[in-house]
Amino acid sequence: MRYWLMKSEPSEYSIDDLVRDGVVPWFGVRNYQARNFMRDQMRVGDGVLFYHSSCPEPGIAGVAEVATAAYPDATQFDPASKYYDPKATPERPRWYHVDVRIRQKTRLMPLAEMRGYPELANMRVLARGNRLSITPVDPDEWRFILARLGVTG
DNA sequence: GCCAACGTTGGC
DNA sequence: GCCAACGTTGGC
Repeated sequence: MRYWLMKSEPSEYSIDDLVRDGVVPWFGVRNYQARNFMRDQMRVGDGVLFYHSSCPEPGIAGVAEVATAAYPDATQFDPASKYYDPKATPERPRWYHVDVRIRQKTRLMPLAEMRGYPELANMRVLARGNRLSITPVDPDEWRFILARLGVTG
């Protein structure tokens, strides 16, 4: 069992959208490191911290889980999509993603609060200059955050 | 394979 | 809107 933090811009897709949809295909990732995390390391049932980025109140907004193994991102083949990749073909897909399922919306844990906890000081998402949209979360960090959010089990 | 230029991310 | 940081591209 692994744990992850996945960023989403709430103007594109928010925790409330995930509550409404239940499950969402995490399409549109165009970074090799993030793709490799999904394709090579994620397993069904892995824990996910749903993080709001590029917005007035960045921070953790809910808890979710990996719902499927990785599969090819359909938008890479669609010339009308902003995620279109002319170098990808159905025979040789370049981009993969998993589906993510809601567990629960939580109170927002703002970025500033996260930075205030020594227990989270090593989180990759807090590292200076970090731009990765998907980052691993240590089990201790996961447990600490869920406790601070009042999430049990 | 190097590396400068360019584009993107994302907090502030 | 600014700008630091970093990934990607492409000429050589």
